[in-house]
Amino acid sequence: MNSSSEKKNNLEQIVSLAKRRGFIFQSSELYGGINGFWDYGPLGSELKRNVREVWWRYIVHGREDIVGLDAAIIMNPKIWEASGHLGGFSDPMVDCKICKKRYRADQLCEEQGSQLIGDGKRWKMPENVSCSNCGSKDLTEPRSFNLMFKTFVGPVEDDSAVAYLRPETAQAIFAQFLNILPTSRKSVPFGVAQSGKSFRNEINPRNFTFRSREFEQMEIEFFIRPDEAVELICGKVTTLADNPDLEGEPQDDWGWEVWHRYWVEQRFAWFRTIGLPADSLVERVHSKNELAHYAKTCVDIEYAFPFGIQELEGIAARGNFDLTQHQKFSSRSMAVMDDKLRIAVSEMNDAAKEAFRQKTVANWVQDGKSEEEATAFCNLLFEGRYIPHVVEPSLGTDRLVLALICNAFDEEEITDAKGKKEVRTVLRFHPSVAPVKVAVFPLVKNRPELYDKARDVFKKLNRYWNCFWDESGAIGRRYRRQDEIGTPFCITVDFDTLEDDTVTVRMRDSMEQTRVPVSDLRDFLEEAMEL
RNA sequence: GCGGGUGUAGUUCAAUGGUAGAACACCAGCCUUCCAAGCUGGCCACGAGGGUUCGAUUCCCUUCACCCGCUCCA
Repeated sequence: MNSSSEKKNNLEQIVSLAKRRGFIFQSSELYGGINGFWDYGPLGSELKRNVREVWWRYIVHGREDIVGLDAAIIMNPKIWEASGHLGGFSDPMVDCKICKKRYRADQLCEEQGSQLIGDGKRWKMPENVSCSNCGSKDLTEPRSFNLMFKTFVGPVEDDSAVAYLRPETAQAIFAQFLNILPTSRKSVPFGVAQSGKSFRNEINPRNFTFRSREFEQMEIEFFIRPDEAVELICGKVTTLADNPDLEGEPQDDWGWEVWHRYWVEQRFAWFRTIGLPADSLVERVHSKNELAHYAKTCVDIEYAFPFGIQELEGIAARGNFDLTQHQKFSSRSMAVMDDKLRIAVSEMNDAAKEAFRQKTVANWVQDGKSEEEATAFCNLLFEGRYIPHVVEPSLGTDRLVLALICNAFDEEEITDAKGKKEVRTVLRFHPSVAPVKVAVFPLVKNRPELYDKARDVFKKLNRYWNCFWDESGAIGRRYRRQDEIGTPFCITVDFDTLEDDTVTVRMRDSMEQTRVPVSDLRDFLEEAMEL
C-alpha cells in the first residue's frame, strides 16, 4: 500500500501531523497537559468512530453468534475481587537504593533462588536477596502497584464507598452472563462483544497514545463447550492436528484449540479488511511463563510501530476461569444447559458414563487437579450442563487507530509538469476508516451556476457519507489538503458539468481522474469504497 | 521510577539580558477552467511557577509535558 520510499515514520512526525490536522491532541494542553491522556480532534474522532463501527458491524451484525453489550464503567467492586484485579495482579516492585535500579520483587527473588514473602497484599523481601546490578542489599520494601483508578460512590468517602474504574471491559461480560444468556436467545457456542473505555493507572505511560491511562478496548468473550462436552456430543474432539478447515463455518466437534486458532485467523483477516497489510502484522505466541496461570494459550497480533513491534490485540484461551470465579464470589451457578449434550448423555448407558468418568478423572489428576473436582464436573456434564470455556480476542482501539495512522502515513515524491520535484503527504487510509470519504469542490468559486451545482452535489452525497466542502484556493491545493487527511475521493464540478451533468472523480492514491454522471455518483462511490 | 534530550505562532525552525523573525499552514478579499500558482490584507508564540537583575524568552531553581534509552506492561 505504501510507496517504495522506505517507511521511517519517526513518531514525532506522526505526532506533529496528528496535531496539525486535528487527529490527536494532548489532553488538557491548555494547562500544560496531563500524562497518559489524549484527546481525539475533529478528524481523529471520525477515524476512531469508524474503527469502532466497522468492528461492530463485522463482529456483532456480521455474525449470528455474537451479541453486543454496553456496560457501566463503574461496577460493584466485588467484580474486581472475583477477577483477581484487586489482589494478585499488582506486581510487587523493589528499587535498589544505591544504584536506583528497579525490579519485579518476585522475579528478583526467584533469580537468586529464594521466595518473596507475602500474602498477596503485603510483601517482604527475604534477607539474602541483593541487587543483581550493584550487589547492594539496600533495597526498598516491596511495593504493590495496583493499577486500578479508585474513586468513591456517593457522598461519603469511606471504605464502604470505594469503587474502581474498570481496568478492562471484559469482566462486565462475565458479570452479565446470566442476563445475556436468556435474553439473547443464544446458546453455546456464542459470544458477547463490548467496546468502551477502560482505565489503568500505568506506572509509565509511553509512546504517544500507545500506553495511555484512559483508553478504549474492543473485546469479545466467545463462549465454547469444554472439550469433554464436545467429546460426549460428537464422539471426538477435533484438534489442530486434524487440520480443520478454519475458513468455513465453525463446527460442533471443534475443541478449544481449534476455536482459539479460528479466532486468531478471523482477527488477522479483519485487520486486512481495514487496510493493515498482512506483512505489517506479526503473530506472537506467549511463552509458558508469560501466561497467567489459568490461561491455556495466548497469541498476540502485533504491529510494527515506529517505536517497535507492539501488541494490537491479544487472543487468549482462558478456560472457564472467569465464570468459575464469578460463580464462587456470587454464589450463582454459571453452568449452562446444553440440549445437544443432554440428548447425547441420555443415550449413554451407565457403563459408558463410568468409563468416561474414569478417563476424565485420570486426565484431570494428571493436570494437577483433584479427583473431587473432576467427579463434580462429570456429574454436571451428565446432567447436560457445564460452565462454558472462553476465547477472548481483546483489541486496543486507540492502538489500532495509531497503527492505522502510522500505516497510512506516506510522503511521496512527485514531479510536476515543469519537472519540479515536491513531496506529497498522503494518508492512505482504507475508505472504510477514512475520516472524510468524499470532498466536493466547485472548480472556481466565483461562478454562481457552478457553485450552486457543486452545492447540490455536496448535499446529495452528504446524506450517505461524511463529506467535506472546500471552495478556497486553487484546485490542486484543495486536492493536496484532502490527501493529507486521507480523503479517498475528491469530486470537482466544472463547466462541463453544466453541459452534460458529469463530474470529475479524483482518486487519492493514484491521483487519476474519471468523469462520472451525477446520477451514477452514489453507486460509483459505493463500489469504489469497497475496494 | 532512573538516565539523556527537548519545550518560541497551528506546524517546522531562527534570533536575543532591553521592540521576538521567517517559511509553510490558516482566515478574508481579488484572481483562478484540474494537482500545494499569484497579489493584498489579517490572525497567532517564548509550557507553568519562583529567583537573580533596573530589566529574563535568554542566567539559576522548581515544576509540568513530550521524545529517546532502561524499567514496567493483569
